[in-house]
Amino acid sequence: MATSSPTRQRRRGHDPESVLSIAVGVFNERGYDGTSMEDLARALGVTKSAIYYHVPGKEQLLARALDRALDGLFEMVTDERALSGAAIDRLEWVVRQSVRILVDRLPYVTLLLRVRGNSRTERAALERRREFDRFISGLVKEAAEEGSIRADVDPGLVTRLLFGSVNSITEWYQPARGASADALSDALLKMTFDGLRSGVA
Amino acid sequence: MATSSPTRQRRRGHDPESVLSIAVGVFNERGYDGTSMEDLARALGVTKSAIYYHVPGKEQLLARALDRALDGLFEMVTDERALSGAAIDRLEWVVRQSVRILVDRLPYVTLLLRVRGNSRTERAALERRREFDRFISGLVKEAAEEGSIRADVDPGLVTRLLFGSVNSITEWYQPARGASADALSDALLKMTFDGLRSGVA
DNA sequence: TTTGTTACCGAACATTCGGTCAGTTGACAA
DNA sequence: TTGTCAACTGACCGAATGTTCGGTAACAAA
Repeated sequence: MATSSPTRQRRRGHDPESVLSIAVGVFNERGYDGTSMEDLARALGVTKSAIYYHVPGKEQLLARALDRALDGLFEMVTDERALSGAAIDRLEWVVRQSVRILVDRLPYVTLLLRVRGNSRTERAALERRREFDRFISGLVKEAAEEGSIRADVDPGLVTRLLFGSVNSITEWYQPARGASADALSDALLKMTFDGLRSGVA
Repeated sequence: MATSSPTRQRRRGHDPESVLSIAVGVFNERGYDGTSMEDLARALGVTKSAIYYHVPGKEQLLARALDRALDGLFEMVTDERALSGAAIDRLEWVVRQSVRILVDRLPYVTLLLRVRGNSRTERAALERRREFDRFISGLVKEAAEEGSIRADVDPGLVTRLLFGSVNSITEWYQPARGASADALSDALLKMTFDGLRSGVA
């Protein structure tokens, strides 16, 4: 697994991929704007200028990271299981998948959820994200119209609160010690679909 | 170069309070690290140096804003209603109050929830916030132990998901056009305590 | 009129920023 | 042994950063 390659032996050093994944880690620790190229260089164990050998610059690093998150989300909402069937079942599937993508691509989604729109790159990502949000919003509305979810709460509000809970996972989830994506979505769906209150009290 | 000589009609003067509230607004738009003193000056309608007449500097501005959020939260968890009675009722009260504080002090709490720990000021705020989180966590655990909330979900997970939903309010709530704090907590508690699913489907 | 205070401006400060570029290194092929 | 080239260094650039400071317009009290 380490040395049995038919092609040339592995060269030490970085490539665009390793630079990206380490950079995104630092972005999430210190915030994108709070991260200098010097910070990245330190984390990579090279000098600032070496970074420019692998990637065109700081903003491109951000753009690639955000695309990774957004591509995952859009793959999901174009899946058949998000498009046909009872709205409540589609919603449940989308919640489960969202949690899975969030866990699988944790650092990238984390970065996406913190974008504020300070550059063209960020504004473009925000626009794609809003498109995703609109899909979810529509789904909740359909579930309300088909009578699957309670009628005494505004669907728009429910969407935001529900996915607020989903998205909060990026704030505290630790892949190493945390639960699995399935365990997370189980707990989340139990709470939001069936409620926390036990019949006892 | 459009503007001419500066001896125009004098603006209304600022004070530390007006500087703080406007600054926090900009911090939330662009992120603290993404905001320059030049940005603040523009929003205030004065030059950079005028800001230093009212406040000691950028980081003090942040510190004062974070204290405003944290003071509200700690006022709540020292209230009698958070300390005595059935855990499930205390939890419900704390959720309602959290939403209220979040709405009342929206910009300050928003800023608090985005702090990442890049400076001593930020780390101090994070530590106070963790103390608050520990209180909430304990409350959920008590509610689980008294049998008021379902036993098939981990209380730690529930805490995070529940308050993930609460805290998400800062991401989308608009005081002008949005619902009241009561309407928000009603919807939130219906969803998380009783569940979204309607009996129909 | 003089003096003082308040609220600000404009220029400058040292530092840090993202980014460029000529050159060095070292592993490998020939 | 020499040449190639991916990967990198170190010196450097102009612009932007947070902050300081000397000055000053406007007004009020004396």
